[in-house]
Amino acid sequence: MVPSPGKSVSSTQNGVPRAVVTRLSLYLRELQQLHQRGIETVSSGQLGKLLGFTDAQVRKDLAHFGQFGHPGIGYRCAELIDAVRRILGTDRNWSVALVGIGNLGRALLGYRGFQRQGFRIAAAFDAQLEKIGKSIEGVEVFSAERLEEIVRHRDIQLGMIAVPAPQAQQVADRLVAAGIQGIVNFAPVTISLPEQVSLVGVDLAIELEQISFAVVNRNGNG
Amino acid sequence: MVPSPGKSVSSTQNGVPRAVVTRLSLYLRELQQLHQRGIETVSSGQLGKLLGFTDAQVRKDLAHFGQFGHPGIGYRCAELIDAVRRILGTDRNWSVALVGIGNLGRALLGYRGFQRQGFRIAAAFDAQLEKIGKSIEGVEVFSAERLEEIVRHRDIQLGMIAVPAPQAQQVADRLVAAGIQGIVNFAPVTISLPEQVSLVGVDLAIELEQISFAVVNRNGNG
DNA sequence: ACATGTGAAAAAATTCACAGCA
DNA sequence: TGCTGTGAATTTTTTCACATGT
Repeated sequence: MVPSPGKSVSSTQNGVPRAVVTRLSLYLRELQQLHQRGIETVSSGQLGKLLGFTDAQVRKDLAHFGQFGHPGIGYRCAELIDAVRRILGTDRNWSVALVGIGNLGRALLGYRGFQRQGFRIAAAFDAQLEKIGKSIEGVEVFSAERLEEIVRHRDIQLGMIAVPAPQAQQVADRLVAAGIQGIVNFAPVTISLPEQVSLVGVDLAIELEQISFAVVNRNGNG
Repeated sequence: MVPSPGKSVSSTQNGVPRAVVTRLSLYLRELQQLHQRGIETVSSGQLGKLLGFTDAQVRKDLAHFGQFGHPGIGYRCAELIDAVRRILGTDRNWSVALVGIGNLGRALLGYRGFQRQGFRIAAAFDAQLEKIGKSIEGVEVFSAERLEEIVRHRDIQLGMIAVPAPQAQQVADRLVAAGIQGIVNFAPVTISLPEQVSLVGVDLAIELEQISFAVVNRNGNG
């Protein structure tokens, strides 16, 4: 059982720094946009410029995983998109359980961006009786009591926690007991997981705090 | 005009790495919890253990900003909370504009964690006529056309963007034109800002992608 | 000419380890 | 004894610069 505040920590996976994986997701996002606009190839310099990175950084990041470029040409967008999706694991379809159907939970249920990247919310859970049995955004809402049962039965691999902070650890424990492999925690609290389960934490207030700091300490870059 | 994907980049502010500032927010969150439980002092080792960091890292992070500890004792929670809030700038009250009242926008309007850290959503904006004039969660919803006017008049300093990706850059430009100082962008797209305006990006799909990668490449730590 | 991939160099972040204070 | 603050050592990450391929 190891405390893991989430993305903030630079813990590695397979020798690949977390920061590299985050940039990989950003590359993918840009590439998909370029591809949609009909652009066929892009150089490391162009891709980096879109995101504020150097060309060398783009190449070094990709070099962790193989050779994807064509000297003199750059990267073919469609090709690199496929490669990055394979690396990130978003070439498969993931089933996700959502626990907590408050304001944030409902927003997550309706978020179109998940579907687009291969994530499907396969079941939602809440403790409040009046929500149970309904279907929100096409997703069935179950009693939290049935969490283990449904997660197992539907072969759900990932979890998102959107319950109030005091319940987050308990929910995490139950998701783990149900055999889940990774969790995104939106509750503003640190949770501990056995180290074989992956965790990313998202704290909305912390994002604003980062902006607050940047504004107050604005002397150099912004 | 400089592209800034957000928190993922380790760009510095005042010589302080972004990663340090993120950990500062995590320290604050733990300290507030400890304080609430009536715990008066905490050592760097204890605080670090709660978050999965080393004692040295906690001390080095704080050392960027001054001396806050008491040899032989540790840190007094109340004292360090005050210090960290001053550093982060959350000792003041911030007024925030929210643009985009879809699912996510509504969730942000109802999010209690902002208030708790000194952030108040002072006005909300949407382009859809049927939402305008309403009050949601006690926050007035205005026509997007009035963005500059209201932001200026209410002296709003920060913005949150929760509109669809294609509109995000335009909204950002208008927030900047209205004199805003920092933006949290929830739209899944990279936006460019003049460098004197701070930016943090939050992409919900990317958070799941990070988990996906971690699950697929699980060999070492999780 | 153009752009990748990659060793080598540089810079940055983390950890070590200990002097000094309560 | 317990714990901070901090130089020094180490490790990690980024940048440089160039040989190689198209």
